Amino acid sequence: MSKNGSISASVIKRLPRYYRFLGELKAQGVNRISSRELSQRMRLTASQIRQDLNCFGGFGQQGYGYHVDELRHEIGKILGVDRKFSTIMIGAGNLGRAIATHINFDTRGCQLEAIFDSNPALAGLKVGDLEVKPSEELAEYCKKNNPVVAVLCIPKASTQDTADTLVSLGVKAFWNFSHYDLSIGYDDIIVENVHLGDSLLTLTYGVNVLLNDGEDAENE
Amino acid sequence: MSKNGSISASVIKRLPRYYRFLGELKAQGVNRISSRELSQRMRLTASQIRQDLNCFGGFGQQGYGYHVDELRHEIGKILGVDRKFSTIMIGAGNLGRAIATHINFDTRGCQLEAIFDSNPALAGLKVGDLEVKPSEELAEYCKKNNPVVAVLCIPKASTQDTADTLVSLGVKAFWNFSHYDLSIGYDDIIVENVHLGDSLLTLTYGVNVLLNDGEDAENE
DNA sequence: TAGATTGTTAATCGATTAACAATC
DNA sequence: TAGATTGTTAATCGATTAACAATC
Repeated sequence: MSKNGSISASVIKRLPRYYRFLGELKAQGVNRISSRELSQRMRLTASQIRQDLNCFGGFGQQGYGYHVDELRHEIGKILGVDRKFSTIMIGAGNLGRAIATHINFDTRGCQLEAIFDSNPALAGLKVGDLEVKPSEELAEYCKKNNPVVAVLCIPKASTQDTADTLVSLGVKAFWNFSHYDLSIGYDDIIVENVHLGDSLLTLTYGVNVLLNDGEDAENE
Repeated sequence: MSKNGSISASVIKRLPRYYRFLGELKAQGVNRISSRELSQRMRLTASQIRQDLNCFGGFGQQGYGYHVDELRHEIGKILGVDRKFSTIMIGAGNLGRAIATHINFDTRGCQLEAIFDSNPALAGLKVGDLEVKPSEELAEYCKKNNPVVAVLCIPKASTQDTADTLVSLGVKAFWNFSHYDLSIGYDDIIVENVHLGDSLLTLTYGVNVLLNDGEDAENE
């Protein structure tokens, strides 16, 4: 049914948000919603919603709107929420441990199955249900279990080398938390860079503009 | 000098990345760079770089290019990296503690000065140099110290209420890590939503398309 | 000066919005 | 049937890219 064929990144980045809002509507017991009503809740236009959804198929019904749970289910299928992609994490520092315990991988198509750290002192440490493994076991683990997704919570200096190694071991996708642009260099490898530092800096810019009483107050 | 006047969000979101790359170039001892060379390193077009930079002023020199450190400094000033916006964190759970210790707020114009948590069991816990304070002290603290930025690492259920309270206490900007779209409802308040869950879901989509051997293999 | 590279204007491309006929 | 709301085409808007004169 899906009239796929390479959807624009702008559309794809909105899908998780649709999925989230539809989940909330479902939780609130809403069964039916029109693009207009959804657009008001999400602060975007009804046109955009209909345009976006029709990249994948006609999920609505004229004169009625969309069935909330059905639409949510369809978007979930498109995103792959019920897949079980074998996932590993590299780096069990503060951030890694927090991500591992805080993010619900299961409901997002990923199964976090192992955590590695190069610091031997961390080996054996419990993180959720998992025990941190030493990096020496990484290659063997990958050959045996063929993980598809790797979450990188390591310093930027080692990110490229680690990613190269993992690609050679068959990893296809990276969720990268280091301050380093990993996309560079690969082609049929999926990379999602998080860049928390850049996000904070964007906020700082906004505050700086908002409170621009500071040093340079030359008007015009 | 700055020919400001509301720059498009697309441009602003690229500024931290420019700043990051220029920092790396500086660290590598590169003094001078042309838009063409920078464009190759950053995987974008030289036109875009020149267009972006000229939103703020002419930082280059014809026939020469850009002075790396000077340009970095200018962008830093635009972003506000040397400001010291008083910042507090709400929520000292796994994620909050990791963000507090992992992110360098100082180099991004923010000073993290206090962490609050509603769980009394966490009061007094050391997070970096800070001690977790009980939420009861929040109002008094804000009245005394007037924090400008709040980092929200709390469950989505309490995000809106907490944000409302903080706005009434004078907070102007939120770095929001909960699975909730905070922008909704405010106007002259800056919000940067992180949405790690959405980011992972975007990755899952990519993997799902890449490895689309799964259930529905109807071709066209 | 000649060569290089910017700043900036014009052209293109893509994404968003508006409009409306199709249809439930 | 009449009313509502979709799916989809057309119009608009904004962002990216190309081109080139200005200038170091």
